Amino acid sequence: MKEYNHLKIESKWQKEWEKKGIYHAENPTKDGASNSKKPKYYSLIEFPYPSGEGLHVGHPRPYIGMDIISRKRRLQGYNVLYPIGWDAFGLPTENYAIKTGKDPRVVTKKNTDTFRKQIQSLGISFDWSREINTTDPKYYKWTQWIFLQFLKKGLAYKKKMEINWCPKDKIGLANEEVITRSTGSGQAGYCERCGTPVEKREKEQWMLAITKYADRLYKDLDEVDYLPQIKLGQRNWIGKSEGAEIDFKIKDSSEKIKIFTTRADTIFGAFAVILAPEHELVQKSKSQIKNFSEVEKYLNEVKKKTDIERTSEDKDKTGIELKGLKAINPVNNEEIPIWIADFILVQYGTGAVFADMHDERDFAFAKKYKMSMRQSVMPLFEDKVHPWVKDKKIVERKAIHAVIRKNNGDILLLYWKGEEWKGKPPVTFVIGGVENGENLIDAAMREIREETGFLNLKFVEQLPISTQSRFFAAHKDVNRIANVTCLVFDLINEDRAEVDKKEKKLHDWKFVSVNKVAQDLNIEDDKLFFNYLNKPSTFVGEGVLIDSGKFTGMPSVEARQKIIKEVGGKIVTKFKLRDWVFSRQRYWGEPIPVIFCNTCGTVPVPEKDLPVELPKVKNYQPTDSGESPLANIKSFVDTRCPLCKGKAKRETDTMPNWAGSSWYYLRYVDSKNNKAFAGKKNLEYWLGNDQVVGGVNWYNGGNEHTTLHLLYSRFWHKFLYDLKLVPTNEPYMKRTSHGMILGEGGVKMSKSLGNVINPNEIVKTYGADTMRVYEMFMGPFDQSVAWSTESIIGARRFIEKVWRIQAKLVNDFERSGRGRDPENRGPEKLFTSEAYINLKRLLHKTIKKVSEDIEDMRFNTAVSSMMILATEMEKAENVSVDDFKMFLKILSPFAPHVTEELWSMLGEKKTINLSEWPKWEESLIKDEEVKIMVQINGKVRGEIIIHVDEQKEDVRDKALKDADIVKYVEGKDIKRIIYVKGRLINIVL
RNA sequence: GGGCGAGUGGUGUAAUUGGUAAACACGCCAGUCUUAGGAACUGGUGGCGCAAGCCGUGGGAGUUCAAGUCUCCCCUCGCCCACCA
Repeated sequence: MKEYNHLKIESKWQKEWEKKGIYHAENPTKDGASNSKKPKYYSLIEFPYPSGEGLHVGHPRPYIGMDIISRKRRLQGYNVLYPIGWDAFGLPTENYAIKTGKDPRVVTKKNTDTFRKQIQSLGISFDWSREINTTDPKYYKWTQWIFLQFLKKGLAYKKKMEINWCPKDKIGLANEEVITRSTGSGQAGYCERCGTPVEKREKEQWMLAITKYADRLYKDLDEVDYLPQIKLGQRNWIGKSEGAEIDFKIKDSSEKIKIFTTRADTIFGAFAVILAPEHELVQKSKSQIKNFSEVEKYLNEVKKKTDIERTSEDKDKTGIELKGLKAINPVNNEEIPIWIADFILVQYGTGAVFADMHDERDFAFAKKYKMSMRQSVMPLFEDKVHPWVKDKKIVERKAIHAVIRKNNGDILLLYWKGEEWKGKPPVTFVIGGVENGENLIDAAMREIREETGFLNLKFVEQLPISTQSRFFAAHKDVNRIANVTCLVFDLINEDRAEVDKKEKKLHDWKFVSVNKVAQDLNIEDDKLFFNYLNKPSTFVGEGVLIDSGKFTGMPSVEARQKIIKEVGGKIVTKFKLRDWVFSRQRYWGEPIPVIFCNTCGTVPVPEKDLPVELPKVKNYQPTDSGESPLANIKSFVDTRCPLCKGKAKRETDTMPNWAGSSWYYLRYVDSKNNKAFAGKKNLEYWLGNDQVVGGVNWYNGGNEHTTLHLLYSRFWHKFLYDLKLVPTNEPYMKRTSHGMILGEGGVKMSKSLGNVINPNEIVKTYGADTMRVYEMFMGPFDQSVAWSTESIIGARRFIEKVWRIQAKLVNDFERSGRGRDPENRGPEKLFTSEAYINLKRLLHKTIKKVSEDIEDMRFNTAVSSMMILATEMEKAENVSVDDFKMFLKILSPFAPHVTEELWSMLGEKKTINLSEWPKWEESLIKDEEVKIMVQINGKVRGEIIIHVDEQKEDVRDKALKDADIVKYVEGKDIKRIIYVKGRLINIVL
């Protein structure tokens, strides 16, 4: 037997495959039909950003994963497109250029060459003939072209925007270049490179109106097969919320305030209208605002803060009342104050809200400025026990206090103050003594202090955890509910006589456990009930209205509709999603193809003049005024207006890095086309004709790209679909994510930490096949795993084991029809032997498992099952060639080189990569005899072998006869027997 | 603060979805082979116990004949989002 030499084998087959082009996807013929009559399959990975750090072992994991899918599809008879390219515009290269003065083109060329070489050594079945690069003018010509289509349709527009500005570097910063640090008063942003605090600056920016597509981007998620968490991420980002716009009149003024709310049912509790500081009303009503000078001071303070400061979590909400202005609540004509506050965002909704105590932010704000609040909604409590209580219950205020008293150390009693009910439980009762902003516990504590003189009262949650646990252990019955609100009296240092006196006073009150209150009221959800009692102010769920005039008692959902109607509000849908800032004052990006002419205005560059090539510059630093370095290149800026031929200037902003990656999957289908971004026939073939879904069959990428990149490319795709330039509504049918590979020890792999593992090192010592198998085996594909060079040897041993099996091979007599094996281990013997049959069974089980696991990306368990098979084959005296070949086929997507070598050594002339995926035989998978567990009272006491189809009674008899079992059962009654078919039998004594 | 996910041997992890916990692999121990070392192969390897056996999936309760898996409470970690009315 030849020795396994991965170096020779791998480079040999990589050359051979490239020479024969077996991974080249076939485009359709001119009439649009498939060349090969095979169905198409388009599998996609996120194309890499070729950084100067080079490839590390984390990069290839997703490529290998999709490679396995793609290779399996080829064996299943698909015409597979599995392409790769470079997302090469990017900040690191640009910053490197600023620092060193090196041309990013040169750097990028070098980096992509390195990456390509590294990736090619792994034997991934990419179609390299379609390689693309976003920085190639032939590519970005079409990125610019698509931008012009946006411009034509009015979806690209210019707007003054605030950007992050580093005053030292004189450069606009992308959000990812701003680092946030905590300061005394919240958080602030700093320049990533020089640490200077970031300032705000207004700049005219190109915008793309993605909000026009918000609704469709949201709705169409129903149609695609993305992992649930990915859909959720998309939905959260788009942030759809249905609500109403309601006008509040202003007293003694013709002005109105339009507010947005999703909870119109809480309007009876409105105690103020709060505006964003930028709200137009502030300036419009200048003359009526009595404290305008103070207001102005406040506005200036707000203006100074950056967005980060303004929205940081630990920051106090601030605001100021607009004195002299009153808003009129349209539902009851109440006059309420108007405030401005920095936590109201001008860009969301209408930039104005009414405040109610059920909103946590409003509540906190009102508490801080000591505004008076009123409750308007409360939860409903269901009474299912008492037939006379038909409706859900409204619990009003009368008096429920929860108190815990000490008794030999701790006592536990929950206090209910109020009249005891007799017979029927009261349907309503009222919580008393709860003042503005005070919760039930505070109120109870205060009252008890006042009445009894107990000063050392504690809320159970204020005790150390260990004490709490002991406490609840001693009072198991109340544990479940009482742990939220128990009060503890600390009597340790008190005079005994004094305590007795106080306790007597306390006993004059009525003590009832809260469980009992809930129980007596038949309140089902006693936890909700209790939480509500505890903190009525911040109850935010759907409930029923209270103190709301004719709406009192109405469920909030119903009331919401009616109130909106009553006050003439308009039902609207709002989105969090904001338009996409589509320009940067930076060098390394696609120039935005627009010309400014003094007579004609903003003029798009004619399509025939595309691409607008990125000119060479000497200095990559933006200008002192913050324009892109292109602004210094006279030959670029100065041009002629395409319309009037007069003197004009070019736009010097460039596109953001997301631009090129928003449509790259379209270019792959026709990467050399110079008449269109891709030909129609190819698009229809590769994306499919199904307008509803269609698109790339399977797209796998990183978690970090499942919101923005995915959303942006869906947006572009839908736009192109509307222009009838792509055949499908959605770009990707199916999307999954992979987990990262971390450095040894579980930290991120990075050059600065010095824990980067270069895949080439691994390929050199262990081979690409070993590395591929290991990366798939190391853990679940969608989870992060720490790299371990120590463990990789296991994958190598597996490959070597497979290699050694060739020494065991014999022809399968029945299938080959050839004569006797000369070496007296005759084929008949092999064919009939039990070992042979068992091995064949195992093979078919493995085929099934691997086939199914690949579809779910459970590569780790697929590898594990093949390891078991390899071990069994190696142990066997003989292995049938045909069986071994089947094994090679299912292993080939994981380890393409070694399987190809073994395949050809067995005399096969055609590549294993285009053979066919084996099918498992159902009859060989079903076991006839199975081992089942015998349990006594749920504990395993023995095992027996039965025939699968045996009846419960027979299995029982067999089990009871078993020697291990007899001793347990003897002299005892059998109460019950549970038989789980083919698994276990449980005898309950 | 919100959302999502996770916690299982010394390590990476598996568990047919409520049915033998730890498959597979790394490591470790012993053996075979070898001049030696390594590689490879074979066997062993959750804890306590001489043993029968008992305990064991972050902690605590519960449902069940049966819980890693379901329910409730608590703790810890990771990711994403972050004042979205």
